[in-house]
Amino acid sequence: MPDTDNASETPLELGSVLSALADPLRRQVIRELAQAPAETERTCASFGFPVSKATLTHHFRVLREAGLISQVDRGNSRAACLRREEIEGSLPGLLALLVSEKPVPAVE
Amino acid sequence: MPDTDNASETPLELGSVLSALADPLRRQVIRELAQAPAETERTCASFGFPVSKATLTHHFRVLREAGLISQVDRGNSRAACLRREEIEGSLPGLLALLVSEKPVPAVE
DNA sequence: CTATAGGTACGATGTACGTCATACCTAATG
DNA sequence: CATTAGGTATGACGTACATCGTACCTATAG
Repeated sequence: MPDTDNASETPLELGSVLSALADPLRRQVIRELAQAPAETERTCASFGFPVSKATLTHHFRVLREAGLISQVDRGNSRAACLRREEIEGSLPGLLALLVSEKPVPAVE
Repeated sequence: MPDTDNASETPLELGSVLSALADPLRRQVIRELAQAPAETERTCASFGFPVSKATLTHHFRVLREAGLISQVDRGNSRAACLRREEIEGSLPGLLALLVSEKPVPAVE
């Protein structure tokens, strides 16, 4: 497998994490990844958000820089996957909160 | 005791809560209240933040509107206290996260 | 080589947020 | 009543953020 690109090796600072999670779109990304099987990898586009590609890139960058996801370079595309261990390690219970709290009303 | 003023009876929506908690000053308020004995009540000024009174009011309003604190009107002043039950009820583990994660480097 | 698909980079724009100064309100103190 | 302390309301200002369009890059498909 292509070695996991952790991008900015942020040590999961609470402020950045909470800021990143303040946005409903980003929260849904994390929620879907958290609910997915295990080390599920998904492309940015696979979430089907009604925003431009540029906006998508922006949101995923925020998530990556907050240390919540890593993006594996697959040449043609880029797969995002949850950094479960790191998150659970420094912010235990966070993912559970996100998963349980919102089925998302409508991203629209 | 003067009956607790819950202000806006927000049902603790995740988005609002995370947005409120994205600010370090507000996070410290919650952290200090969470670490305090039990139903500790503190005035806004008692936290000694290096910001103007108007700014303080603003931050406490955000916390109140997010449903994280309630402010008891004491006539002369206003005491803020954590809404522990509500928080733990809908967002279990959140307070633990806040308390354990940051001793705050320096509010400056 | 020429598409085409998935992402990124670079402005640009409008809105939200943190901050402040100032003015005002309420209650206790003199 | 005047003063003082703790808060609130309003308006302003600068910055950060979400969003977009457009241009560009890389790899697969033809």
